[in-house]
Amino acid sequence: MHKGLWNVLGTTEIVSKKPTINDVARLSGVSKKTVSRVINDSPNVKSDTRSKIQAVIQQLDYAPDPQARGLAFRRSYLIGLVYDNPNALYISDIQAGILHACYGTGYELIMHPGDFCSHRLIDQVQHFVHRARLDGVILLSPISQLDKLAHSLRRNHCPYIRISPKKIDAVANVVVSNDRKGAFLMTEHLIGLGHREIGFVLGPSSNLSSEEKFEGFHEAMKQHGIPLRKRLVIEGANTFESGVAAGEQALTRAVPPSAIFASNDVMALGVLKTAQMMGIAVPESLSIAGYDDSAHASLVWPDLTTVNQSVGFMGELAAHKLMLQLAPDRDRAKLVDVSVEPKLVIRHSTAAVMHV
Amino acid sequence: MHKGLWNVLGTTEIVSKKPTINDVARLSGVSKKTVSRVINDSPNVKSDTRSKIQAVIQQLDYAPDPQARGLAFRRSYLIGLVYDNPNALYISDIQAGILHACYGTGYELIMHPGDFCSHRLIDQVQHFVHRARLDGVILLSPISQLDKLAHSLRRNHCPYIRISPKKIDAVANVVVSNDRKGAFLMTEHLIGLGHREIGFVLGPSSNLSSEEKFEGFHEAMKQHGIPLRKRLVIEGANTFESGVAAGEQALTRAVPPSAIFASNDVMALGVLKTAQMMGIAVPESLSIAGYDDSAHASLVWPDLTTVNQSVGFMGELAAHKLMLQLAPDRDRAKLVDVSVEPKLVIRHSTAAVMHV
DNA sequence: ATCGCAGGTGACACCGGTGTCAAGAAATGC
DNA sequence: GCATTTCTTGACACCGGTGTCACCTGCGAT
Repeated sequence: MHKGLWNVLGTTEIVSKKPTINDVARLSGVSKKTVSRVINDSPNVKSDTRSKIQAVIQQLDYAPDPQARGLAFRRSYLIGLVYDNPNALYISDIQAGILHACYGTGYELIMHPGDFCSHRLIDQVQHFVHRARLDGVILLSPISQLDKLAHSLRRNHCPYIRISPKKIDAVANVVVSNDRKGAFLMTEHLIGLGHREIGFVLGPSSNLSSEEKFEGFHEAMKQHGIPLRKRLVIEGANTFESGVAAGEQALTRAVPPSAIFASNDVMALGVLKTAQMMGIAVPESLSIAGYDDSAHASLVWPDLTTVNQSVGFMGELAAHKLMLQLAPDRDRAKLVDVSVEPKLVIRHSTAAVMHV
Repeated sequence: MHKGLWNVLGTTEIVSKKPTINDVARLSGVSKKTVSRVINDSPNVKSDTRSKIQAVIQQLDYAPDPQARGLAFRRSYLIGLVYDNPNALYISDIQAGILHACYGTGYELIMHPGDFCSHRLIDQVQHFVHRARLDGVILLSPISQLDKLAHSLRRNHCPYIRISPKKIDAVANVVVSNDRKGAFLMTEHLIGLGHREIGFVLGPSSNLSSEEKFEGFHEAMKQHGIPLRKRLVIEGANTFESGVAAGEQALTRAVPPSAIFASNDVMALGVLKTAQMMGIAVPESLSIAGYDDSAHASLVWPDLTTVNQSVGFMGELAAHKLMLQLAPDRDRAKLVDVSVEPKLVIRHSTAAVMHV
């Protein structure tokens, strides 16, 4: 490993200060402005001057100070991720995708949890953006649903990308997951297996994603001419416990459903628990489907049939879109809404309905 | 909401630039240095001067630029979290704890995944620290085990905290989870239930945490005079699949164990799957215990008996320790190693051994 | 030979804050 | 009342980069 000025001699260490642009300039016999030109790949630098400076940079292991750079450029190379906590795995997937996109670009990611329900959220986010001098932010569902927040950010010239279950923004700042289609596909899968009495577990009522999934479910049922029974649509809260309760509610009916589709995996696992405790065989007597393809889904037996929405990929897309906006030579033409296609993941918690 | 210079008049918006220290100075009729004094709570400012300036700051909604501040102070108010991906939930818990500690302090958190196995990891981390001008980093297990990395950071005067399953650093830069004790407690729990033939599923061999847990298991067995059978100690890889395989290996023996203790929850879930597929009743015929108390553990039936190690709290502690080191008036006396006590979480996957 | 014009370079101010130090104002000691 | 100390304040350089603009080359065209 090249150490540059960091001399490590056995146990004795002689550590010099980090080199600055002035050091580079002095050693290569040019002004610091010319060094700056080389750093920024400006044209109009004679090629042997350039290579001489590059050699010195190599030798010194020099890297420009992002703070100073940011101050001069008025950029921080920092992007923020604003989220409320619907699901730790969802966030960590998104995060991984964003980090993947950032890798090698010089951008760093700063995390910022927020409270979707707080009326001070907008102020808090604005304050956060200002305090950290963020170049832009990525908003996660459900916070991404808040049009007021988006307007406020735009007003303050803070670029943002919304990751959302539905197309919601006129200015192409959204990465859409198309939850409606995912739920539609899953419902068709269940119908294809012969199920007619299908229970649906909703998320909390303020949740756009849950709404979209219900719409997709509804649409599929309608298209196949299956009446929607109100008693089989059950309120949930996106938690395991609410899934357990929903399962109890559905499975203790006189005519229990032959399949239950929960609008997220965790609730589906709750339903599964209820079924197991009641001695109902899954998938033989009851098919269960979830949504998200979260890590939980494949850690149980029977493993969960669910919908994969490439959450990580959405994070990556969002970061790319954001960095595109931040690039000085941005190409507005590239700024289109991006939609990620949901994919059915069929495992062992769903099966053909038993012949009665 | 107070808008300061941001005048929002119906749909017409007059947006001025963000105020700088010079604006504040001009409006309050003092030099910017005096404003700086007020911002930094320096003594020796006449109290009416101070209040006058504070009024202007309020009025302008002024906040100092962290970039410029950082440049002058040589601080970034950024701390990094370096991790390899043993478990998304573990990381997100730690992260939440750190963010909780950072809240209101002005510090922000930057995420940095790294590859534990890469021989270039040290360089990469150093480069990351330098590029982002981090004030300090928190290292997660298993990366925290790398003494070379710690030495390298110390050499470069980068403060760090290691979150580790074992006390490993002489200079009080560690938050310890005491995995040995946790495993010891769990083993005693199983022994107390009458189990004698207890299987143990190891993590990957390079994993210090797994080693510690095995030591704790071994110690408890020895103290209770129960011989350790090599055939019941099974290699795993901290993955669900390796848990499934370990379960198969253990449960197809002539004399299968009456309990299996896996060194993490995910592997325990793998064992549970195997048991369920083989028709072995849990916990009636087989007790299963995990470690971590990750979110997965309570999403299955029977829910997993496991060890809670307050991961979030450890993150919080680590952040506090780090910020203490970064504080200019730091009190070295406070810098002691912190240890978090593991707690048994007894759920429904373990039960007294059946009378044969 | 002279002009023009482009490429290549550096002096200087600036980004928005801070440290240093010296000078004026106020408070204290005799 | 005067010397001395303490408090308050601002001018100035600096942190480590960048933009602007003027200057100096060398070259082809006139």
